[in-house]
Amino acid sequence: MENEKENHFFEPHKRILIKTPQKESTAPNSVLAEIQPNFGPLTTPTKPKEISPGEPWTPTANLKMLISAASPEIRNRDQKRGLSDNRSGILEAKDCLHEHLSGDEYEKSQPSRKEKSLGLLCHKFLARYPNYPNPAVNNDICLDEVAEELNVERRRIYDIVNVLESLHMVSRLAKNRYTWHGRHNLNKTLGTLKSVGMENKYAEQIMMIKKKEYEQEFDFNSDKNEEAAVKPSSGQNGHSEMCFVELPGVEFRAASVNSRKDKSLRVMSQKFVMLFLVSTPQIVSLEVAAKILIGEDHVEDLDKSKFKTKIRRLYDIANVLSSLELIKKVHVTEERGRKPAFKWTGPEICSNTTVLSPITSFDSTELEPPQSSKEHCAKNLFSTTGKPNFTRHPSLIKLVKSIENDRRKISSAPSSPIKTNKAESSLKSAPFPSKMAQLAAICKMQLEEQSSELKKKVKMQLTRPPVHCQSLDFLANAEPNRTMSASQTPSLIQPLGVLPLIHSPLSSAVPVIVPHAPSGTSYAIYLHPSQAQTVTPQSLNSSVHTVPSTNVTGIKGSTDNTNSHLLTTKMTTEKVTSDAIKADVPAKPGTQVLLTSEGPTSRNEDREPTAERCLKRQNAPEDNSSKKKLKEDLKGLENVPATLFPSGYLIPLTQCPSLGTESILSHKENAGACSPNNRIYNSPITGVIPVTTSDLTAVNFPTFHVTPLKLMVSPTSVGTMPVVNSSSLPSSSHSIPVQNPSSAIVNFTLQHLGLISPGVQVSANAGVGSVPVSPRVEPISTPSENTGVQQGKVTKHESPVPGRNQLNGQSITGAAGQQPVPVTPKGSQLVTENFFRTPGGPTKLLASTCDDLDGAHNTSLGSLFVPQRKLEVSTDVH
DNA sequence: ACCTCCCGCCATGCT
DNA sequence: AGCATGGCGGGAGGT
Repeated sequence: MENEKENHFFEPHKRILIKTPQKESTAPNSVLAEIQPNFGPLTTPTKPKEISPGEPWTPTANLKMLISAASPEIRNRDQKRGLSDNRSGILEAKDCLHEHLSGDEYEKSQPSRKEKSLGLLCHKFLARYPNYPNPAVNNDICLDEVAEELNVERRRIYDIVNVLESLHMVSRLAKNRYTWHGRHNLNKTLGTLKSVGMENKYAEQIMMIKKKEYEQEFDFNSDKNEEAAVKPSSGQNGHSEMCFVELPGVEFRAASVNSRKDKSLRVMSQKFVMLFLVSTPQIVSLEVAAKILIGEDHVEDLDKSKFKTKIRRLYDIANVLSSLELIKKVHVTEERGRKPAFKWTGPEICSNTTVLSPITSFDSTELEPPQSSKEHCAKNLFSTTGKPNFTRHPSLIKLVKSIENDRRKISSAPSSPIKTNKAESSLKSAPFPSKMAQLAAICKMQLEEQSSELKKKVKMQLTRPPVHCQSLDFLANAEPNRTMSASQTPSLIQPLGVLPLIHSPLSSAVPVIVPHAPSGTSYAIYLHPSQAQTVTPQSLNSSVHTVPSTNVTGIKGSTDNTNSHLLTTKMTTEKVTSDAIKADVPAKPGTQVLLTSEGPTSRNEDREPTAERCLKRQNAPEDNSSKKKLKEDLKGLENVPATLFPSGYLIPLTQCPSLGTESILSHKENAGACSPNNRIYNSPITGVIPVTTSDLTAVNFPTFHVTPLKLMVSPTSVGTMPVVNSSSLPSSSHSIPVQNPSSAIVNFTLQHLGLISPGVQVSANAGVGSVPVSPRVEPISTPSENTGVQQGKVTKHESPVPGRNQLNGQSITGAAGQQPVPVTPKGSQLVTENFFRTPGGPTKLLASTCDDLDGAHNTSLGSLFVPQRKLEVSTDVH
């Protein structure tokens, strides 16, 4: 079902694997070329909302179809009604629609609410623009025009645009104008979001929440402490909420316009996406998402109304994301009952994963390169002005001015006719194919590499004790209990050691540059001043000053990442003492390595054994509490120099490759130099490689990282600023050692081929039910990935995420492949579970999902964590 | 009765 | 003041 859709998206031209041409293609692709023109007429007559029942128009039907495709629910409804389905029809979609639907449509056509749904509206909206617009062409979007054409109030358009903006699929030009970027930046954005999500420890938070729930259900009081700890984190998250993650290429153009708070919807959307990217099963229930987004799990009691409102918003966002085929609605059945949830059906993404080269290339063309980033920074700064603490660099100010001028120009500029754009875009699209092909090839390459790397990493981890700092990924794995793993994170940071650890919340506070090692893309997070202040204060100040460029490896640091990084040697020692504090971060790391792709899986145990784990110690439970502690610790750390940028703005940095090759490798991770990374991590020294600012700017990542990271920061500032290694973040995937690349590939292919079945209903049984504590390791849960794979995301999306896929594949094939790693007892279960199979078909997922979710927790250490629940995920599909 | 979530009031903030 | 944005929650359609 949806799977298909996804594929479509990718366009007509591009996709290779697309299994289902149907829906997606219909909308976007075919539509793209023709549609736009069509649209005009279509939209007008149709009037989405109203579409009078009587209306024979197929378009409506088409839309419905599309929507239904997007949202299972709708689909179901339609199906019931007897709509024809359409996936195939979809392709033809609009054109055909008339034909297909007419009968049903009548019935349906009635302007029922469904027809007015945001999801449908979003489909219509998306149909107007190509997934991969030609950058050269004018891709302006006039909100008024769109609203008119789609016959909806502007308010609705804002809802859509805000979400798209959060994914950098559009960017605001001026008042009523937005620029359409399509999916060129999507992978990059997702990679960034994943990194941020990991930094924020969303995975942990999710686990905590689940655990709590679980406990409540069972009345387990056992880990109350832990719970408490967890909550804090969540609370922190709330803070983090404030921030908005921007990418270098895409930023807010109209800063002034943007000023408004920090658009909760945009931020919510990003966070929501992060949850999917970070969580292993990649299935997120609205309830959990709402809690996390609210930032207070514990608080929920307090505000029911708030919770309800959050849920409403999440539905809004989910509808748009569904239209984008990034998620699909499913139901998770737990002991308590069935809860609405959404499953990620988008491309798998490696945190940081290097954005696909294609993307970058596009970006370069489309986006303004460095300047834009600068501008953004500037804007952000302004917007953030709240914080006096952060001063702007003169350079930034200049940039801002220039930006403003640009804006003015833009605003003044004659509106660009959307339609023309469309036409153009369609035309333009033509060129893409070649690019696409290239990208695809690249992707494959990357995937292979990644997969291999991952495998290696996994092996490494298993075999080797060495810790990787790696990415936050561990979060998923990490249980709250385990804190530990300071070593891991630290490694990268070590040099930086200085950086104070900041919890996610903290990190959020300050705008930080987060370098993803892997992705190579840097992103800036904008925080509210207030938040930033909170974070920055002490540590930052000191840090800022101190940081010599050389010393600092990465800037991200302000955020959790840095923290983790910080863990490095110094940290380790300190942390050890404080342990609890850092535990949060650290704990994960170890797991991460293993997990990366898989996440939580069982490996935990394995991991633990590793040196890292040892280092970590048993802080486990503390994570949550640790946050609080962390703050304190941070204070203590004040001494330590922080890498944070003085300004606090985020500037998109290029990655910090400068670091030794090792570091680079890590970054490249994508490519997969896992082993090296490990070493790097292991050896503080290497990890530390100091880079001069100049170096940083100059540095380009080799190969994969197409986009060289550039530091937007003014030179002066740069000097002070430490560069953070993104490498740390790189995501578990990277970290994971790949066993055999080839095998990984095979797995992939297998997965794609057999495993995936569209429209699958997944029922995850946590297996657990029985077990609260079971130490299982989770099997690799990368179900979501599987789906992605199936979808052929890889090809489509430029970024295939090997790791997960592999995992999936492994799981699928039999756990065997992956065994190496975690292999937990569950394996068998895993196998079944893992199959998420699919995206497309209505298959059911078995326990695996649940396990995964819980599984991480389940791990022996994790016993504390969430007891395994039974999760049944059922797609709406009928 | 509950799940979804549309609709539009009205606050916010720029022009 | 006027307009663009968008937060927010009542309440209705669907099931």
